[in-house]
Amino acid sequence: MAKTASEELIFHKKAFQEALLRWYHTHARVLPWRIEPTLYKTVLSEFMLQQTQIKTALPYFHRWVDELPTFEALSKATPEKVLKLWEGLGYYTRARNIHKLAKALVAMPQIPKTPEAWLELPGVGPYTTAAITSISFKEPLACVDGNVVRILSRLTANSREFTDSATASKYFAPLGQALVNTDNPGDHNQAMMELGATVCHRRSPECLLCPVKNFCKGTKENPENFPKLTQKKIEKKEIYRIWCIKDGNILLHKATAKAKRLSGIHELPTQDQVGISESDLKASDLIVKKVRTITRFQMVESIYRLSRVKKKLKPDLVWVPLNKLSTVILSGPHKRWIEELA
DNA sequence: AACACGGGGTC
DNA sequence: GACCCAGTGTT
Repeated sequence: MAKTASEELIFHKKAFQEALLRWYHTHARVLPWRIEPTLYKTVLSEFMLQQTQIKTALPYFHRWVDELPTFEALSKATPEKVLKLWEGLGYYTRARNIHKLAKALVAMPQIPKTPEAWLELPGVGPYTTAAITSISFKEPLACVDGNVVRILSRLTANSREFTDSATASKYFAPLGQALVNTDNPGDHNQAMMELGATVCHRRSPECLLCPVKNFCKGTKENPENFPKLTQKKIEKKEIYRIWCIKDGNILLHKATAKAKRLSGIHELPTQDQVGISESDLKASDLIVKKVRTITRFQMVESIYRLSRVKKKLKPDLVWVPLNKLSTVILSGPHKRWIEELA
């Protein structure tokens, strides 16, 4: 009976783990959460690195640890303080979740150490549970993120199609788990992800530098064929926004606490938030057209200059002094646009 | 399983 | 423009 690619790999597990770990111990990047790691730094880095690349998260991580160095400090911080430190990183639910998590931990008699307990905490899913418990508590649980899916699909030359990354992670979880080095699961997990980030790139992987190329079926064909993810179609949206400055104040929209997204975040108001007709708007100055893509939406945002607006505005519209913009929380793109246009 | 999330980077 | 990134939560 011929072995499957997964069985073959698992058969050579020990040699695979040793080659991977040897490589990691000489090639791991020096990152702030790897220097004198603590549970707090590990948790914070994992939250920041959800859907965000290391290079982007790095300055935020330093600022955050300076301002809120412990779970205790974080648990006592105001929501505004927390959101301000996250300003520009996007996916603001993560900031609200780690804030809730800190409050929950501080209220507990002791820090939970089991995967089951961590999975219950806000913003902690299967990946983050595995990352935190393996790194901080030596729990032998495999992290299966985008990097690991890419590595496992290439190692086994698996060309199964997936509709989304969550489905792919679920599919590869058993193989990932079978390969975990139970002596050092934290470094094993980090090594897998480090390999994906620095060698086994999505495009042009550097197989010649790979410590586990001898275990890899994918390198013998075209590794870029794996994994196979079906594309989603991009939906286009057109948004009209208002640029209105009066007596040194700029008109902004603040999403209410109940808002599904961007709760507490300020942005340039849209045409309908200000209550102006589309024809009136198009009769005014078009300042600039901005395009950005987020998840499956491409947004084209046209910003129009308005010299005046109605006296009576809805309460979520606020006038903010241009020299006091640092006191409110802006989404990253809007912050940059305002700096650019003001 | 599909989608929302409303940011950023790379080729 | 397509696709990815140390994903989670909701439906």
